[in-house]
Amino acid sequence: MAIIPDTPFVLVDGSSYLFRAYHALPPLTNSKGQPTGAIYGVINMLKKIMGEYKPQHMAMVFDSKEKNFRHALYEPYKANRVVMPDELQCQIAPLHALIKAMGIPLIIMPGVEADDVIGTLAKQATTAGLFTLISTGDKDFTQLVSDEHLVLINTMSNTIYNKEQVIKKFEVPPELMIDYLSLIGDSVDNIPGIPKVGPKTAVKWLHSYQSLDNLIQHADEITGKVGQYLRDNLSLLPLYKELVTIKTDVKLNVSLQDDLEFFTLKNPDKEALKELYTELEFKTWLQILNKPAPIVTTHSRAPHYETLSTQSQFEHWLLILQKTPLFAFNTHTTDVHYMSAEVVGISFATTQHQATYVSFNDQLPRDFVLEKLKPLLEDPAKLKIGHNFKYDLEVLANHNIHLNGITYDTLLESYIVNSTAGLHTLEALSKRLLHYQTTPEVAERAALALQLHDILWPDLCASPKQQHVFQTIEMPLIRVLARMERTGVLIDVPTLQHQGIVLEKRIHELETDIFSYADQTFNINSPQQLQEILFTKLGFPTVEKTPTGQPSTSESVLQELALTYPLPKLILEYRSMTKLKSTYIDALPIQINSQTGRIHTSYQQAITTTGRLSCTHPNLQNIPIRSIEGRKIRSAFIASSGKKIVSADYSQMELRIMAHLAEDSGLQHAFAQGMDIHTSTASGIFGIPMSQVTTQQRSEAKAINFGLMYGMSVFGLAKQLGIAQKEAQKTVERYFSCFPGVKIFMEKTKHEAFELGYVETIMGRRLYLPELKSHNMSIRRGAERAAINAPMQGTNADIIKLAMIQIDEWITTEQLDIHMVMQVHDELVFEIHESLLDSAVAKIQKIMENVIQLSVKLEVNIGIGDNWEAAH
DNA sequence: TTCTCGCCGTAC
DNA sequence: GACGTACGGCGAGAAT
Repeated sequence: MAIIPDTPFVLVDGSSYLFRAYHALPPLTNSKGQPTGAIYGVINMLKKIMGEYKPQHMAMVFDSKEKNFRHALYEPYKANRVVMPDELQCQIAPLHALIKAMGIPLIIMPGVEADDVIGTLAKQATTAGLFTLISTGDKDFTQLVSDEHLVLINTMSNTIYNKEQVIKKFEVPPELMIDYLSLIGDSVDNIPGIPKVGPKTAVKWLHSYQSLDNLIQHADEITGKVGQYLRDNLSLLPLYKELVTIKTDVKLNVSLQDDLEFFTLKNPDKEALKELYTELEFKTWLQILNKPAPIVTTHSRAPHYETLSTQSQFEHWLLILQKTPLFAFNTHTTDVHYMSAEVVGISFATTQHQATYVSFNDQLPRDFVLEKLKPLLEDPAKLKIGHNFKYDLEVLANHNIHLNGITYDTLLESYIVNSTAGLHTLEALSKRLLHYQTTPEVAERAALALQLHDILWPDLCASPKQQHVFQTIEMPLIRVLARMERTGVLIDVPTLQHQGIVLEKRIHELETDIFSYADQTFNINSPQQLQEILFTKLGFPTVEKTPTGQPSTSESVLQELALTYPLPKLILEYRSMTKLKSTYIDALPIQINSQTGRIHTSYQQAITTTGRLSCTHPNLQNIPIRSIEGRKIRSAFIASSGKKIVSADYSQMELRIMAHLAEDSGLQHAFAQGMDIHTSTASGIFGIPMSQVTTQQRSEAKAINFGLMYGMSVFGLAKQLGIAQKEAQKTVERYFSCFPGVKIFMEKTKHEAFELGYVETIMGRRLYLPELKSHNMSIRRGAERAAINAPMQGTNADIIKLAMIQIDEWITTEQLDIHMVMQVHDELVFEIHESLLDSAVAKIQKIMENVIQLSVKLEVNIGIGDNWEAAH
């Protein structure tokens, strides 16, 4: 997060605001029919930015209607602009009046473009040592960014662009933005740039040749058609460059040095404002204006924040921290991703309303500060409150600090208290529980974590079982996940590339065939176009409709159509091939960390309603396995030299949990005998010996077993198995007569869930389901299905989490060359040194199978191989 | 150009 | 209407 000093000089790009307000808001008029929406929007945005950054000096700059030097240089400049619609045009004059009445300096400079006015003022501010914030939606301004002096705030996303963000977004630093824009052009301003050169090519060239000038020198080295385009347009590049360069030296009739008074925010002219608000009918603002000025008191949460900048201040603060048994803290970094993040400051809070931010600077260099804080941060007796400690743990590890004493993570407190209440981010929780909208103030984050803890902890302790889940599962799991993420998993890129080439060829063949059946080309990936071809042009019957009423082209539909026609089969194959290519083969290599050669994913510990983990950037929990082609992707997940991949997965864990919870002796017996559970189920349902169960019967039984866990209806089962509803009904009845405990369990679960409003796992993790009381039948049924499923899915999650904690404890205390690298709900994947394989496998299996004692035993299958595919 | 939503398809 | 929990790619249309 960029650090913006108090009261920056704020420059507002008026045209950008106007445009945004006009388009983003529904058309609004007053009772006289005068359009007012854009005015309202612009003033709203102004109030917001002024409230947030509290500038003392600012200016709002608008374009004048006249042409400027760029039109003279290049005739087509902005020639593509449509004339401003009347509804917008007529709002400009009142808007300007309103801005003046608010006491905001307004600049409209004839013959000079607003961009250049802003550029010039920014330059003057920089020279005067004023930190400048430009509020705009125009990416051209990125060329002015410098961390010491100037950042942008995007009007659309409200995000800050410092140097880091510019590089992240455009892959070139601010200094190269002019060169970059010259190459790619700007369709908004009608500057063409080099034909066929877009962001990708421009970045590639600028990385190879460092600058536009140098690129021009070496233009003859660029091969291909695009190289020819470059050479053909060389003579135009200086012109494009001049057009995209924001001037910083235009002549203005006010200057920051000589007329600072002009740029100072004035007190609003209340009478004028009153008149304008009345005329425009902005009633809420009028009311606020008419209210007597509120007496300024210290708000109950009005915090005291301080930023330390000298060594003596810091030494003093250290003494306070050393005496405090419990404090909240939060690291502030350069990057959202833990692998590349560097700490730039740390905020602390010891009481709800006080926070201290230690910002690294020349007087307080990072290494010095961290060295001093290290003993405190590593002390397990110093208890800490934080929000998303996994991240702090990881970034501090980047600086060789091994965080200890993490005791209260408000992310997880909120998740355990109620997983369905909404997001558990610091921002969302502050809003929900503290009724506080977070600001970019970095110190506040520690104070907020402390305040949230004070609210959440009593809630959590109200239920001892939930407190237990928090303390013995979620909190200890944090460091296990952190270690697993930082370890990462090794990927063999050539394997993926090879598969990519094979798939590419097949995809092309399929394309040709599909187009010949359709007798035209079209985008097969577009459900809309495909639907048109299949159901309109070729007249196939509609099998199912999507929720929006369109004929569906889903897999099951195409399967059915494939029984009658040849084309759907090709589309199915095309779909599965392109899915593999785009989602896995192309996407995975991009996620590889260039330093480690491994993928470092992020496990989300507070997302799912049931207690499972989820996994993003990339999602390693949905790597294909069911199809032969898909499974090959797993062979690219490899071990480093001298090591093997070991996969340990629980066999039928959820069904075992169901057998336990339902106390069904039939199911329990089947598991106790070590039978194939689906075959055994089929034998029961169909009243035949296990040896006579056919493949079809086994798969029917399997469908019922899984369907029951998901709360599936008879209708759903019939559809799944392609049998009549009556027949499905009979099958279900036979199932329940064989396994009566299951039926009782289902009914009991639904009943209890309705009474209590929640369901629980064996360990006591709760899932609240308010929808159980919905009057909308389909919502209520949905909640009932969730109620049936959650105890099983959630207990499964609890069990594997406990196993992970125990395994991690064993590995770390014995300091073994064993790394947990992935978790996929009921499977753990390890990278293990070959010399340790036998003992490690035995130990892992033992821990996993004995982590809990149920009425049925848990069974773990273990596979070893050079890669993940081979380890199955 | 960027964002959001619908559709679809992977996993357990 | 009809099978639980996730994430993400692509296309299309809206907003910019």
